[in-house]
Amino acid sequence: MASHQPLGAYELIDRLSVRGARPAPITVYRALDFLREQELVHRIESRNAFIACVHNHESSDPVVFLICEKCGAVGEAASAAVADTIKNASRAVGFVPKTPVIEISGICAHCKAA
Amino acid sequence: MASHQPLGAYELIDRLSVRGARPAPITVYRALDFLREQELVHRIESRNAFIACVHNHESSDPVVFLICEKCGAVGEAASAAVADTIKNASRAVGFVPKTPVIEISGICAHCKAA
DNA sequence: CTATTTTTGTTGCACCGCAACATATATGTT
DNA sequence: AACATATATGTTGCGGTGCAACAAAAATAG
Repeated sequence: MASHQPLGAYELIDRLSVRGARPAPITVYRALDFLREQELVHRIESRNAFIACVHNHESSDPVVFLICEKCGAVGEAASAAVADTIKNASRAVGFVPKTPVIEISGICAHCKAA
Repeated sequence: MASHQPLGAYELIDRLSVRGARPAPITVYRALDFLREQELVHRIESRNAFIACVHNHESSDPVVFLICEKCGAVGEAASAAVADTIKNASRAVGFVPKTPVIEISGICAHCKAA
């Protein structure tokens, strides 16, 4: 795929279909579950869509998704600083954080230039 | 409502129905759109659900949602520090941030005690 | 009082996500 | 080899999500 556009589950089904034979939704969801466990795919919660991960996810730093409102592309930015401030803010109210979802809408560098 | 549990759109329809008369989904969605513009209601993206905002949203600091995996309650924590680090991280890659979505799953203080 | 805009309601549908069950394939045991 | 058990894959079906497109009603204007 190699696109930076997140794909909805049913768009995926379209792309995976061969000569009119479409995989059942559940098949695609099971594949996505697997790939997400391996952190090869992320889910963009605010879009109900999925995107291949380009990162070496060596560090388990949470990933910040940068979603362009214009072209729809999704970039990733890992940031320990973001992770730290979030941990602090949540612990300050007695909350034990596990999996953060950080998705920022805005304009990507490419679209800003144009 | 005054609950700290986010409600799905169709749960809302259930609660708003009187003597079997249910508002149409679009009616509820339009109401929610309005309330979200006023920032009286937030959408929890990772849950496809909505929650009344308790805050005085005087500052337009982005809100961090703390979602308890156990009891489902959603707390809010405003943090300028989080906002700053996120702005920095995104600007570092030439991205102009607009509306951040920050949702953290974890265990709330109340459930941790139990 | 009619014309135009704005709001509200009706119908319908595409997408999302998975439960529950059925079938097949692999693995293990005697 | 023959059977039992476990794991993976496919089939059917359904309820929640979200909105487009159109219709009707209400407000505002001329």
